[in-house]
Amino acid sequence: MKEITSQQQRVLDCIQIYIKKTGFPPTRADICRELGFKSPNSAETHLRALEKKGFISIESGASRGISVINGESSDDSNEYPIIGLVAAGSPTLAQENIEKTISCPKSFFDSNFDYFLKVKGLSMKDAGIMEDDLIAVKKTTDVRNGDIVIARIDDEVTVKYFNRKNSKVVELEPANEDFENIVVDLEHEQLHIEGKSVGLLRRN
Amino acid sequence: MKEITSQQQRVLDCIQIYIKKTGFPPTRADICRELGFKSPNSAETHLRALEKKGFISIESGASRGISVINGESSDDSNEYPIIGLVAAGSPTLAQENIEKTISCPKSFFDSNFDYFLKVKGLSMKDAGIMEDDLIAVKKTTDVRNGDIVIARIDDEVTVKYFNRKNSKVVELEPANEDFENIVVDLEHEQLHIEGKSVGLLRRN
DNA sequence: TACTATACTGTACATATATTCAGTATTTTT
DNA sequence: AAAAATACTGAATATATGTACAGTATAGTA
Repeated sequence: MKEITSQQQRVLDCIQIYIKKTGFPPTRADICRELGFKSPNSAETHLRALEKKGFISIESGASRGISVINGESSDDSNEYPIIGLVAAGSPTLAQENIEKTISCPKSFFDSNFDYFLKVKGLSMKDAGIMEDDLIAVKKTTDVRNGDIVIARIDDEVTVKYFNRKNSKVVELEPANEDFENIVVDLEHEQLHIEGKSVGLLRRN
Repeated sequence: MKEITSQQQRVLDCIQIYIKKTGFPPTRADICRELGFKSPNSAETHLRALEKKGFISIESGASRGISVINGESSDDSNEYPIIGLVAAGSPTLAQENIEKTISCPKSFFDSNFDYFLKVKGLSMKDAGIMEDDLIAVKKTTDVRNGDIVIARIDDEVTVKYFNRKNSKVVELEPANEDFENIVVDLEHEQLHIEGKSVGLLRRN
């Protein structure tokens, strides 16, 4: 991304403001009107310069075919699915498991995440995770002791603290004294880590 | 906003997807190509129907002059300030109290809200509100028993359950057995309700 | 010093595009 | 039963728009 000149910045600003105001990009003539140019070629040359420097892209031949690169106005947010934590069955992204989706900025939580998991039960209540809370889940198997993980044993999915005792034993620890630790002997049981919690969302 | 037909919904979806993909709205011909129509007038009539029903607006004569009304693609999100819950001092929106801001969709929580309050202490831990959690606060004095409110007594700000005992007494109840209820005698003390919690956000 | 980039005006033109008109057919509303 | 809305095809056209070409001028670069 090369340096931008002050006039080119004015044109770029003009385009972004125009899109914000009208919902679609300006024509060369529109830019001239906004910035006081008297020839459409003034806008054209600035656009070509902006394209060359990577600030915008221009669809050849298309009218108003300008799109701003890295324009935060365009797409900072994303649709994330909400997946119900059913007692049996893994939280897959299959259509039938998606209750609905939430529009949410990509960088909403410190780490990127993949979906929201709707919590059932109170086994993590001392960690501040209550019934119907939405946990932001990052799909990963790279988890450390103390992480809140979404784990699956057979077809049972659960949210617990992760605690690796040794190379053969992992303990899944609830945050509620009414619940017992789940001791997983990796030699005899399959433990699948779906991901870990990177945030939480509660809607009263 | 009248009812939308399934075909009109397809066209509306097509427009929004096109904008998301290219950065500018489609032409009549583009819509035909996407949806398999053979005449530009097919798109035209659908567009006019969508305009009549208030889903889009069309700038007459302008090419690609379609803008989606309430299109969340454009500007559904807002910057919300994070305010620290300092032990003494009310959580005002004064610049010096704003730690930073978060971009967040307007309709993220069920009710509209005004700012995020960063929680100090564990007095509400049994309600799943932990240290450094962000409470979405709606500024209102219309609170009911059982609501989680942000209350100020003198210059002390606190988050508690609201419980009106009678016309003269309000109890502010923590969700932690290590803390005592705060009994406010309205005849002798000033109780100011800053707002109530409509949601919670936690970032690990 | 020639060269390239910037920053314009002004004219011209092919074509991309909106938009109208003429039909056909089905469904819904009055 | 008539009217209006929906859902299209197909053709025609005025104009909105991108884009090339011809200039002028200034500033920095090789």
